[in-house]
Amino acid sequence: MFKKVLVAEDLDSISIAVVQVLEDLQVPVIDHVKYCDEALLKIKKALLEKEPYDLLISDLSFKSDHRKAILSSGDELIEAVNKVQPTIKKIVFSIEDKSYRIKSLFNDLGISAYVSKGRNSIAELKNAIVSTYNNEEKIVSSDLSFSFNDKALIEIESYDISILKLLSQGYILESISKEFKDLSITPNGTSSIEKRINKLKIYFKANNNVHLIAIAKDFGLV
Amino acid sequence: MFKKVLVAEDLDSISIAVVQVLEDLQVPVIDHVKYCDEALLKIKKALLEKEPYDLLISDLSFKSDHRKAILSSGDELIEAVNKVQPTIKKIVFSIEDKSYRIKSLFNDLGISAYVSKGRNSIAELKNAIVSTYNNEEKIVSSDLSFSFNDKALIEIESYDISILKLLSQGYILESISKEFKDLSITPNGTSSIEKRINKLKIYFKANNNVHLIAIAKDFGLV
DNA sequence: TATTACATTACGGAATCACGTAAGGAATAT
DNA sequence: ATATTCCTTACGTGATTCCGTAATGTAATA
Repeated sequence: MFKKVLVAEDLDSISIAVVQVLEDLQVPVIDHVKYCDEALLKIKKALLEKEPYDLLISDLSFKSDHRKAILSSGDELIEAVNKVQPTIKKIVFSIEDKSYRIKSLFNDLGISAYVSKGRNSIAELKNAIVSTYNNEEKIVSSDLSFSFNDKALIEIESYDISILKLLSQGYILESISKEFKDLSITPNGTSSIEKRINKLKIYFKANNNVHLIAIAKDFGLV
Repeated sequence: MFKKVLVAEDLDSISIAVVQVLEDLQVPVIDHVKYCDEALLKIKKALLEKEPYDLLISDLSFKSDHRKAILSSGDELIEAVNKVQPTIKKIVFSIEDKSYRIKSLFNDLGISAYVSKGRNSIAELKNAIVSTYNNEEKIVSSDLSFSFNDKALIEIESYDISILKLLSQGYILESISKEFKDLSITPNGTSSIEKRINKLKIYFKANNNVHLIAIAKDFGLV
């Protein structure tokens, strides 16, 4: 079994149960942090001391509070961790159930397992840890049924997300165009952006921009 | 201390910790359910058997799954419970931190305490249970700092919510006006609705309708 | 009844969105 | 080199929003 595991989870009510699972599995060293930044620090420190972690179990969303945070989400944490210790195994344990988000965790961040917090998630988490230890890949808890071959959501790329984000912040077409030019994101003509928004509206069956943003919010895209 | 407590919480990872708290407090009878409907049934049954619950600790949001649910949220559960056993003490334990929502729990549903799931919520929950037992009222966990006298959010009424809902469904002004006429919601002139939307935009500092809906989604108003 | 105050509705012009068509460029094929 | 195709950008028209002002309706008051 894993020898040294780090748990990044802000809710104390949940971390208690996660730590319990690891104890059941007889993991000798279990550390637990409530902030992403703290997690990265611990991983770096362990590396320096030549006693690196085997496994990171992380939540996705962390509450913000008075502390100023550099890393504010599990995604960011994992991205940062991949830069210092790419070989570490990563399991995400979160309430998120949007396939778009979860797919990108596997494809872009290289996690081994995704367990969605639910009515039977402790058992699922246990299984995921064991399977990960046995070098299995792309483990998704059973209550989430989506196909990795489902092209639909993959086709929405970061470009679209950028547009949706700016729209949701009250930008009008022209401002988005200007912003994209500043950030040298291309294409950045108002027409191109307009056309892209149009595709999104067709794809999501939205009547207008307002409707589109409401849907995007529901899908957790912004 | 309370003699018989019911916990309504769908996430097993959390309910474990909640039950542990109650055990610490030496509560002799602790029951736990994962569905709202089940909770109501148990409360009714206990009433019939003349061994009613003293306290209900409930989450607000419950994941939906294959089971068809009559009650789908903590709000609905508490509303239903109030009809059969209004005297039962009620504590809400949820991730929700929007003052608009929380206020209505105290004012409309008569809960005694609200504990927001966070980094130190287990201790907060413990305190809330003890305080509730001592008949204290309107207990809000310390990380949530909002005033009960803050009029601002109270002024957003169901009329505004209706407008926001329809907007988020892609309705244009004219369609909203027509819909309101059909439902005999008044005022229903396009101008009045327009003016109201305007007020909302000023209130929420939104640049346009798209922005407004994004904000409303964030606030959990729709 | 007449007056006032307030809420609702109507109207009009400017800005923005919505959507189709066309012009300009870059890459590839012939 | 020329043609073809695809992508990006530009433009034009109608719909909708945006925002101010005016007209209408309604309820309370004199």
